[in-house]
Amino acid sequence: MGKLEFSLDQIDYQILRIMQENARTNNADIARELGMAPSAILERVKKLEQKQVILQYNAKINPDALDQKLLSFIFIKAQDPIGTQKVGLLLAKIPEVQEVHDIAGDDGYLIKVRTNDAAGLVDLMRNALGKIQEIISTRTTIVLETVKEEQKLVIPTED
Amino acid sequence: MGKLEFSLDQIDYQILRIMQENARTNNADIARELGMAPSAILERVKKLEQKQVILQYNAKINPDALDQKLLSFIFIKAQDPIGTQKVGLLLAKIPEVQEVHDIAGDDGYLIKVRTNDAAGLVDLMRNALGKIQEIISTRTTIVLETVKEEQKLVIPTED
DNA sequence: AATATATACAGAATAATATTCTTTTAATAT
DNA sequence: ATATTAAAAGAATATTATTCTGTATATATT
Repeated sequence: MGKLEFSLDQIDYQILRIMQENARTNNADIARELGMAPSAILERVKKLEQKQVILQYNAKINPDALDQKLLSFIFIKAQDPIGTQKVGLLLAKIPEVQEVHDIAGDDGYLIKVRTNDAAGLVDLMRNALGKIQEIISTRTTIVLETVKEEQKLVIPTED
Repeated sequence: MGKLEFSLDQIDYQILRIMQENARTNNADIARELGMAPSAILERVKKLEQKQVILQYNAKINPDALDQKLLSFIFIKAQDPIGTQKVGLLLAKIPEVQEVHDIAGDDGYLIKVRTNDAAGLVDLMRNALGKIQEIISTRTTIVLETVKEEQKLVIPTED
């Protein structure tokens, strides 16, 4: 068969490690750090992008700077037609919703939402969520303080 | 007093919008897109970094490519000395733990964890979490499928 | 109002990088 | 053995980043 094949070597891992730390590290610097030619690194990076190992490069913006002070997680119980994720896709369309996960157990979703404040959250629930008929109930968890928030993956080492 | 002052204008927002889409967009391209000189854009980007509006640039790596197929959220009930977040800091040190949020309600944390598989999760709970004495109980939610996972913020428009 | 002071930006010059192409080497297949 | 492929070095050129200078505009000071 052959679904998706990655097959990364140690050099790829090192590139990923560097990119994960600072996605704007330039080619020449990566090359220097790994003791290789820039052209070789360029090829590898392009290949990593093509193979969808690197999905995208994003800037992490301070939510406070955009006055988005409230982070919440909401469990959503919904009656999706079996096997579909209609509700999930609708939820994903809401800009304030950063994550939508289909979770095991009581046929539901867990979503992560960022709003200006409590009023913004109420708004979102009333308007955006309110429009989705299939939603049966919700349970909201408010975040008081975030201690860590990264999406860095653990990259294997050679041993 | 004066905590942190941001104060961003429309041009800053546009830069953030571009950077949020692709953090490797180069200076010259941003300048072209906004119809400004590269030197002006460079100044602004540096200022955004200094002011901690842009916190970092990261590459989003495909978890599957690193064989990290299991995503879980774990609610952790813990008895932290009041006002401290000792447990939170200990949790944050675990590499597989991508997020640690101090949540309202039953003095607990919500963490987001990525492991290879169920065995990896069990391992982590037994070893890493097991070592933290203050943890009273945990409740784990397994993600079956992720519909959306971004950290893009909603950037204000001028109207 | 007149004069400083600071800020944002353009434009030009130069340093550094990206990108492309060619060649070599090594690994793998035939 | 002999192709074939993949990875990478190295060189040449196209693009960018970066620094510096000058100018306009706003903001403050007296």
